[in-house]
Amino acid sequence: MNSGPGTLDRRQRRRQETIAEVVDVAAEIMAEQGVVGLSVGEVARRMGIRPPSLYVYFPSKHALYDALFARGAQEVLDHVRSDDVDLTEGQTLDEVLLHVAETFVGWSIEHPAFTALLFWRPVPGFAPSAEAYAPAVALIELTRARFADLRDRGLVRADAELDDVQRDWTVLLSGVISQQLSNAPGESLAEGRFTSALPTLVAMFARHYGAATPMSTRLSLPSKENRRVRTR
Amino acid sequence: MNSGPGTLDRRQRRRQETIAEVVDVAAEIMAEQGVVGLSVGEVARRMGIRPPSLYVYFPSKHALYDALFARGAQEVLDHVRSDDVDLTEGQTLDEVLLHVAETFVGWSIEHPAFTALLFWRPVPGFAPSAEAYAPAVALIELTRARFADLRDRGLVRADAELDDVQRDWTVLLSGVISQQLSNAPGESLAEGRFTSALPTLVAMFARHYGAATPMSTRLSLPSKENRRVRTR
DNA sequence: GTCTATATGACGATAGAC
DNA sequence: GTCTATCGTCATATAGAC
Repeated sequence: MNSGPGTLDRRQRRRQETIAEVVDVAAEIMAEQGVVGLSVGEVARRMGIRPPSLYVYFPSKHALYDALFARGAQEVLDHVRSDDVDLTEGQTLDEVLLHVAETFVGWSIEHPAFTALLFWRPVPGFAPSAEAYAPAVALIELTRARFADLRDRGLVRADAELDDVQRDWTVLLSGVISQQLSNAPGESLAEGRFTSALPTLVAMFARHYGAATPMSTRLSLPSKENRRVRTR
Repeated sequence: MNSGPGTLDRRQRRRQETIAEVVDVAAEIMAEQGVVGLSVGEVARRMGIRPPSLYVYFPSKHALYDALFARGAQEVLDHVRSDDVDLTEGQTLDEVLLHVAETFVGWSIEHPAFTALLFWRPVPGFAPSAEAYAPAVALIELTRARFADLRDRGLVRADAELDDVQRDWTVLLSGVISQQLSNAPGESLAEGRFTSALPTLVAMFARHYGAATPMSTRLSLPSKENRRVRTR
């Protein structure tokens, strides 16, 4: 009785809502206690249920981490995607890249626990499943497509290897994020000791890989006002 | 009876040896299981004693992490110090910095667990004591002194702020290490997907902060042979 | 001083009643 | 689906033998 498709749909929907709530609460705990500080018991406690009940939705703690990985990767992908790279206003490579860098670094600084889970892998024995990793792959491809576009438009030099460009770009960003989060976790994007290095570092990068147009190859050291962090 | 200074010294020495052995075994476990995978019980098991006996030497697991932090910081400091920065042969800034970078990155790649403990802080609630952190401070000061020296010798431009130079330098190195360890942990310094970016990145850095002498300001993109990783 | 023996409470996880 | 009961393991702590 009561096993028609409508009922199944409602049950499935309810189940998905519960799963989403579990991930919400888990993310909250992770943000407070760190990635490894997450505990199944604490999730149950905050949801007002008993720990074994969680195993109906997640077969193990690693499965919960997997869902958190998927959530984080999807969120950072959406965040980066939501930011249109607008080249119509004749911006320099430097300006475009600084904007992109701050979008990504900004999200990471504001979500240190997700960043640690996604990029530092601190949980022994845990590796994300292919499904959970998929948005991360999409982010890599988006970045690559943007650099390809910048090269097509003549802002990145034509003889630059896209693999190298992307590799060096991710090294730069992960360096800033890594230093900022481990040495001065509380600081904002605008005032961070290491995030404030972005303008200089992006300038170095743009000078190296940028096409030799007059605007993008100024040889002066960045002065104080050039180091200002863009707010939008 | 038998409580003279000689006896005390022997006991103290024995105690220090035991403490050193505990740290050895703990470091071994950390290298196998990751920083958070370390357990006091496993240390005791491998030493052939019972867990409570360890508390004679370390009052808590955090204290053991503190000793591990001190050990790692001291080792990386010694490793970097052992490498004389030799400027007598008229090397370019690029060459000097690449050598220094590879020394540091090389140690980090070969000691991923120590690197995680020292630079990523994955243990919830653990922060190193001032004593344990002291060698890390010494390393920072050593790096700064070397850049000061390079500036005095005219290899780094005179108008460069040492704080900025050092900040950008640590961002570069931590970016390479972070990417290499989290995305391709097994690879060597010479063959790593990200460690092989060092020559290019160091060239970018040297071009930015180097004094404008002919040798250090070549404007060509690094070719394949320039990307080779030095073996010594 | 150093050890063994033992206890506590939290954790991840499972079995089975309802 | 949720519960109670339970298991094994963990970090931690204390008591007491030698």
